[in-house]
Amino acid sequence: MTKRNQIIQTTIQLVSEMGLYATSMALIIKESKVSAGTIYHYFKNKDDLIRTIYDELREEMGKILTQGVDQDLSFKNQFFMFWKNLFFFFRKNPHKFEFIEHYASTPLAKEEVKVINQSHYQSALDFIQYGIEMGYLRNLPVEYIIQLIFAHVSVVVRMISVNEEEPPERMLQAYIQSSWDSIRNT
Amino acid sequence: MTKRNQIIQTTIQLVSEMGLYATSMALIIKESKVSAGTIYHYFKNKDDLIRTIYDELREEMGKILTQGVDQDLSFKNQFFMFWKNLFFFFRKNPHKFEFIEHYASTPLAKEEVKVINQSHYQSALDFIQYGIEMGYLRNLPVEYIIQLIFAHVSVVVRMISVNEEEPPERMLQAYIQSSWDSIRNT
Amino acid sequence: MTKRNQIIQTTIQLVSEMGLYATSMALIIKESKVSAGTIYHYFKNKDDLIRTIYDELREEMGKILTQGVDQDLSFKNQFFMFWKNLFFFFRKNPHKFEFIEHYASTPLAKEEVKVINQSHYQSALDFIQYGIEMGYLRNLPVEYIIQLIFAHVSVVVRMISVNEEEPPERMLQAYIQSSWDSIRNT
Amino acid sequence: MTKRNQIIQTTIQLVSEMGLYATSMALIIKESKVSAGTIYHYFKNKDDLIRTIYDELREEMGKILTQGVDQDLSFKNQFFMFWKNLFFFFRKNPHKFEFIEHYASTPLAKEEVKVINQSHYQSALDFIQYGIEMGYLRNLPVEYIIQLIFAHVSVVVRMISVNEEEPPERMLQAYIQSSWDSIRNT
DNA sequence: GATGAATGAGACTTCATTCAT
DNA sequence: TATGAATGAAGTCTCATTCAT
Repeated sequence: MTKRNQIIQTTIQLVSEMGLYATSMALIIKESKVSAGTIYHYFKNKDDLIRTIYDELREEMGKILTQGVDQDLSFKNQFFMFWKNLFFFFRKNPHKFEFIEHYASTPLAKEEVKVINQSHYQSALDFIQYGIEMGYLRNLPVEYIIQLIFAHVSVVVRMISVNEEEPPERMLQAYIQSSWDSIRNT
Repeated sequence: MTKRNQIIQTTIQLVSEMGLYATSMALIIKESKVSAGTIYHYFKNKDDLIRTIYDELREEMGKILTQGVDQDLSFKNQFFMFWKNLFFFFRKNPHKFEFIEHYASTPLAKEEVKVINQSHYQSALDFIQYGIEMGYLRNLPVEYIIQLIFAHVSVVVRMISVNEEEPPERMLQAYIQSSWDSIRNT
Repeated sequence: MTKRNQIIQTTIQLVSEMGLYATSMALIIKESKVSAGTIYHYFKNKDDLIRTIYDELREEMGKILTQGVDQDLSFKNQFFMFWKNLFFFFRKNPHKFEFIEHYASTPLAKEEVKVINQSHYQSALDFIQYGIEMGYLRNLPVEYIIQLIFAHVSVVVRMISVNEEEPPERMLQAYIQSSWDSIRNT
Repeated sequence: MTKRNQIIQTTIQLVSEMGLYATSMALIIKESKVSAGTIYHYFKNKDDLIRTIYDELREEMGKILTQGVDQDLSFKNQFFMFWKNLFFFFRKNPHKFEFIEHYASTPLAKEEVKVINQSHYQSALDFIQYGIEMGYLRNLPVEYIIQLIFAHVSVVVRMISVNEEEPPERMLQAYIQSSWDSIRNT
């Protein structure tokens, strides 16, 4: 594992456990077993480190989102696939999930939101846009729908995190259905 | 206005604008025109200050939630009232809304979530429980439904905050309907 | 018990337990159940409070020192009486003993040492001076002898404090003899 | 001279002159010409700094104590050597002497006393124990005898410090004799 | 006499960051 | 690339003290 990777993995874990604020550079240095100088060799400063991690996570999420989503499937089924991809990514990477949650509630996040929406999530945006135009989805702002889906997935992930058990498929279907019902056209 | 209130109002505003981390005690001292000692006279430390404000806001929200909700109304209409109460509380108190959002994403928040749910939000919990039992709502965890409603309101509030304009009644109804559709029995 | 006395007793106890430094005015206020204003009504400031207590303790010690010391006794027996008076005063008032020990090691103490020696301890000084002149004691500085006796008593008191049991009379005699042997003429 | 040493030397001097309490970190920073961060790089906090210095001084004292003490000398002469070693260490290092005096009267000191006695002072303890067993010294607690010797040396050092002049050899002998007489068997 | 809310200087400590090696 | 000693600004909090009631 490269030094750069040690730094990133350690930071994700620390931020997920303690929050952005409590994760000091000193702590990252100690836990990642890397010197201060090395961190500043790879990253301009703390903000840059955090932002870089966030960007890479967004990219990773963006890639995973579309996996196995077959355009031949019905719109609803494609939606279910998207939803599950996101859900299982968070379930398998709880630290990454929490990192993103912590980051999102930071003043740092505000500026970026829009810029990033247009890079890795173009396919998701297009999918929603297409759904609205075709009448599968309600005519509500694309941004609203996107945020809502994220919120639904997050609520489920967060709720389960506490109990630690994986929900039965039946329950999962119910949660996705709940999400689908909030945006599907009627 | 008492000193204690000056401190609280100033802190809410600063946190909502700059975040928990960037709101230093020094800044609170300066902006609230109160001495350091006075803050520590009323609050044990910064954590206590933040937590106390959060608790008081939760209590305030709890009280507002049930205003004008008539038990003679249909279940759905009662739900719409609840939703609007929460929504307009946030719209009228954007600083309080943002304070809560900032706080919620903090390690501090984790411990409390459940304790507090059971104090000021009993009526909300009862309402959801009743809805499930009567078949108005899906048989999903009460906690999930509660979190979902908050999430829906938050997404709408957050989205509008950016534009600053109040949405037309028609749009608002659409958002509430979206929220309702995600939990109502079918 | 007067407020002034409450303050003094509380302060003696706190200082003896936590030291001069750790005994803040806030702590005295809390423990003595007296308001800040009241303390500053009776004492000019913290230094004055501490110094006043110390002075009163010195006076108390000065009075106790000569109790039951009969001039008809042999010089050695008079010495034993003095020694025991001091010893039992400290044993019965461990907080006062510790207060004095804490105070003595303070920059505050330096200035006073000489001034005070000449007030409440004149009889002790005279006694030592007399002993030297009569050849009972070695021809060493009076100040040295005085300090040595205090040191001997303190060492015994401190050592016993740890074990909390009162030493048998036989042991006590041995300690006094040790003290006596260090100054008696040979 | 290393930074760590600059910090230690400066702290010893400041504490000896102003006491533990009045020696603020800010003052140490200023006088040692070292940054705040550097102090906290070498020491965990102020307590740790003070304690570390104290421990190192104890160790230094422990080493000096036995210098030039020849086992072929008579027990009494060995005692005189020990006494002089301690005395001249304090005379040559008045700041260290005063630092130790200040520290010893601190709540911090209480816990350690025993632990430390058993590390650097084993030879001294053995010496006293041996003296008791061989009948050179009175059958009194070893701890008492050790404390007494320290107390005697301290009283002399303290008394002289005020006058600043070195005492004539004749006087020094008299002080050591006084100390010896308080513990030697008769 | 007595209260305790209010003060603000200054205490200790942590922080992100730099730079000589 | 990598290290970690060194920096000093800025953070949180405690302190002795005052004063209107």
